[in-house]
Amino acid sequence: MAYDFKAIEQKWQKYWAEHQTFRAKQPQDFEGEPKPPFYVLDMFPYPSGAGLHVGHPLGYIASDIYARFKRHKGFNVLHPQGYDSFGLPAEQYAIQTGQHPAKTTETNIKRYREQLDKIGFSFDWSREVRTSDPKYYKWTQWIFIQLFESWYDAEVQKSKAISELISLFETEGNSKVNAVCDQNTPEFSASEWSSFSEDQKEKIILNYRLTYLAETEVNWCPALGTVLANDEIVNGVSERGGHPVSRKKMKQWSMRISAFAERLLSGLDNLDWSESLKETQKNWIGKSVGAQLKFKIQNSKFLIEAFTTRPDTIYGVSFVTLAPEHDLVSKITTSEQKEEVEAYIKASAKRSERERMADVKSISGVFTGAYAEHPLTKEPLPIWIGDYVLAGYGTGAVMAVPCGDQRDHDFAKHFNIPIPNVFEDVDISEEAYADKTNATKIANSDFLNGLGVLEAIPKAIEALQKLGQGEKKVNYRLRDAVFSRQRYWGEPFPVYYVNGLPKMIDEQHLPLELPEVEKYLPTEDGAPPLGRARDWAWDTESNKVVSNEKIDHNTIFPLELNTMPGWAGSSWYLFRYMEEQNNRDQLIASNEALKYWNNVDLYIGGSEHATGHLLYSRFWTKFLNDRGVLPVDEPFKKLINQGMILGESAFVYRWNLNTGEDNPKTVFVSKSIIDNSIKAGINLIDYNETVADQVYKILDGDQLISSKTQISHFSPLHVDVSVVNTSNQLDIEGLKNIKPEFKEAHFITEEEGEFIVGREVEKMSKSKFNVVNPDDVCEEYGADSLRLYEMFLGPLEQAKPWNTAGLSGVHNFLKKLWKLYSQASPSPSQGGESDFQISDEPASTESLKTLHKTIKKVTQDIEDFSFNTSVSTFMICVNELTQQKCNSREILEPLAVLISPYAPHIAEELWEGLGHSGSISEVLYPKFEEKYLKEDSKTYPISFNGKMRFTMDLSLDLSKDEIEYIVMKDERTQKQLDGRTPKKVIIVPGKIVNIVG
RNA sequence: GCUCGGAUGGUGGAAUUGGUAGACACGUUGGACUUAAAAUCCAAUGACCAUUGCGGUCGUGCGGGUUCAAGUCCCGCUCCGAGUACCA
Repeated sequence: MAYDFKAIEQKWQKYWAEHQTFRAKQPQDFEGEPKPPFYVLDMFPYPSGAGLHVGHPLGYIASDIYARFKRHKGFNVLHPQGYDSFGLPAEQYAIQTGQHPAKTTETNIKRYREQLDKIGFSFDWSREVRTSDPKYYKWTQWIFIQLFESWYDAEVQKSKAISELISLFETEGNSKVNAVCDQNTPEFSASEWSSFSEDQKEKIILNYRLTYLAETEVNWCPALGTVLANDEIVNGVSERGGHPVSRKKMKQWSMRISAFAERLLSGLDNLDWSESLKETQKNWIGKSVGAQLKFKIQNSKFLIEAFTTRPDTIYGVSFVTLAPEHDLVSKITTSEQKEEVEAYIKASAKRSERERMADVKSISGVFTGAYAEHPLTKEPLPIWIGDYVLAGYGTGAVMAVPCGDQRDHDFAKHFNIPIPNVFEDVDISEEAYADKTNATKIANSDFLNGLGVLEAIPKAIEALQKLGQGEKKVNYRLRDAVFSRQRYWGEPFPVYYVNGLPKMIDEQHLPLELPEVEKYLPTEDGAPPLGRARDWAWDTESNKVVSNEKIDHNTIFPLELNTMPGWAGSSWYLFRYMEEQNNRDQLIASNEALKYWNNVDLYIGGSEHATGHLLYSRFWTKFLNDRGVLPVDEPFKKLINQGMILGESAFVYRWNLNTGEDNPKTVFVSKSIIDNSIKAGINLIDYNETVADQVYKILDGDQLISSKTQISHFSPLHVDVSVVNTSNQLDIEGLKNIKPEFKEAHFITEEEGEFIVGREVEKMSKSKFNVVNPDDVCEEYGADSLRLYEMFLGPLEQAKPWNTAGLSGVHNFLKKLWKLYSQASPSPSQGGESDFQISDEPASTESLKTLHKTIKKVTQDIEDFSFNTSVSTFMICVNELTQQKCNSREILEPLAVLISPYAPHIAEELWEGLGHSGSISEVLYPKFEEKYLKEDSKTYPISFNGKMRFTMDLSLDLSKDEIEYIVMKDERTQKQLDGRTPKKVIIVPGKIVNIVG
């Protein structure tokens, strides 16, 4: 019987579902001692309308292999899946079509589930979560409230309840409290505190809460009436509609993640993540040690605060630069400079932050007319504004040291500002000297002269401290995270406003469900879409949502109109999976479950989440740990980033023929004709007779370009890869069917009538028509082939192009594997009982060697996440066993188990064929035995000056001297030496012989 | 710009601690089987030179270096990809 993958895969997918084979057990489900837990998680998908393409399952297949492997190793594996189902695309679609995002999301989820089910994953679907499900976001809202009710005690580096802070204020005021709070928080005593009104107190506390309201810069698009993601801005205008965008301040919820900066940084040391990813997070957090300086402003009460890592170069300061958005700009600009400054601010508001950071070539800035005072020399320092200084970065002010910083140097040179040199024997006329080597001595700096950086920094800080104008400071690049979105399709904030001050809805009334709106657009006056809801007010007496008309600011108050960002739901979902569906009403997850599962043992997902999701979920985990909700303070122990699978786009080339407006013609030319005529330097019509005939027929008397063929004569157009075969030939009729606009187009083909397309590797996306659907692959080759091929394609962590043609290789392998177990005769049709021809005789030593070699390599590979090489290893194994005509149970049973994490359907079928009942998934993994691999000789490469010339089989028992003797005696050695005496003979036993001379 | 990756035959890739570069596949070519095709099986396949055979030279993005020995280590570049704080 042939390998009938369709029947086999359907059969076992049904079996797994019916028997709940992959349902994880809770600790209380075990009669005796629970099995050790192992938690394997994928970054859950956003269910987009486009469905899955072959790139999406890559990580899921890898994690599935690992999860199945761990089951074979005796673990109670938790391998759940769910959906990050709030998000912008569903909302955009809703705006365009008027369909409720919940509805389209539901449809998309259904499709995702169908697609995922076909691939044979061992997911425990009984624990599915959806972030847009009110039962789920009830807890997202709950966490938000906990954050609101917490502050950060910097003394002990821990989040604590706000009530604790209030009692501190009541007893000792805030001067001794070492808490993370807003910069402008005033100092007060206990008695002052008690004299404050409730509103005043509330405002002060807001400065300490871990989530708080603050003015933040956003990308505002007046035409769309909404805030845009950087992603939605292309070349400075909105992607939708091409409207202008400018930055604007807006009151937003923020998360005080910066309080956790140090812990997020030091926590990395204990994580089993790739060094590069840790490095990325380290740089993102951006710890730097330096000094915070205060510059007095002449004729003004204001101070400019600036952070610097180089207080030792304080005497090199020749100006101060503020971000154009800096609060002080409007306050200090002189009337003469006002017009120019305002124009500059307006212009820079149009540039995105990313653009400003990336553009180092164009230097721009304006003098404010005001002067700061050098804290030590008391000399006036001109205050400039420049858009290379970012408002959200540090204090938004830079003490400019042009001799020591290249951007300051460029700025000073451009505006003719003096560049005082504070380095001994360093030429700074052309560029700044930014090296921090202690050997370079400071000069022209009064008491710092002759010191190296290391000595000068503390001395400079000391001097500034005495003046009250500076202190040592640790600065982090990590900024507080903006948490408001002006969108509809997200979690509503459980917040209403009394006198403009935020109040939390009581926990017991959660979830606060998303209201219905007529349109998903912002309101006419620029409020978020929730501003369109008719019932969006909170009745504090009956504790429910009521109509806006009832708002009386007495007992009924307006609700928050923003919603939460995508990362809210994804920051804690891993813990939700730990609890079973029926026990999720009262808690995030039960304490028993949280303690048993702890955190994720293996997390697989894309590296694009390196600084977003992976940092936010660490932050929330640490916070929830501080507040006693979670027993762990890191979410993901081990993390693997899978690389992107790229698509192979196909192009047809349109000949840019100028045949006049009344007779336009669409002509496509086969790629190889174009390439060959360019190469030959000839005109297309001189290519060959077939081509010439086709051209004359199409032109029908029209003029023809008479020059040599050039690539510029053609415009490439994407065509759908589904109408192109693996030999790059286009199905012309197929193309005309899916692209009716090409019905009348002409195609200049090769002699045999074939039309060749061009190929290029690009990101897989609908717009590039290069998407390959896993359903189609499962249909044609089966899920096991798809799984193996995705792994075989290359290293998990690397980006690699998809090429459907290669699938036949792994598919053939599965057929060979099948044959190994099931010989062709006698087939049932010929009267045979079973196809499986298994011998119970002991296996040959050769076969045992093959098997154990495979066990060793594959086990090692799984642990290293090197799945591509394990597929090769299986191929080699099956090739060898076929050669050996092995059909021994002793070999084939363990082989089926070995392969089952990779190709589970065929493995189940083979296991059944071997006479077992039940699933193979819990069968113990075969044990590797070294004794079968013992070698007594080695094929040594014999090289001369590092170049391998021939090989010799030598016993591994030989000593170095014996090897040298045998090798030197060999006539091939003598021939290579050609009479010369070797200078040196290097022998590494078991490895190599190298003769030098 | 900054940060983090990557580059090996016609293609995907292998070479895990510096030790036989190109495993395993795809593709291509030739052969067997077949009326034919498909399927299957066998053989060849880095480039160049030489060839009856033996063989030789070059070769892991580019330029240097360390070493008996470098795809692997060091220094300096080039090109490509990802992230860059409201895509998910």
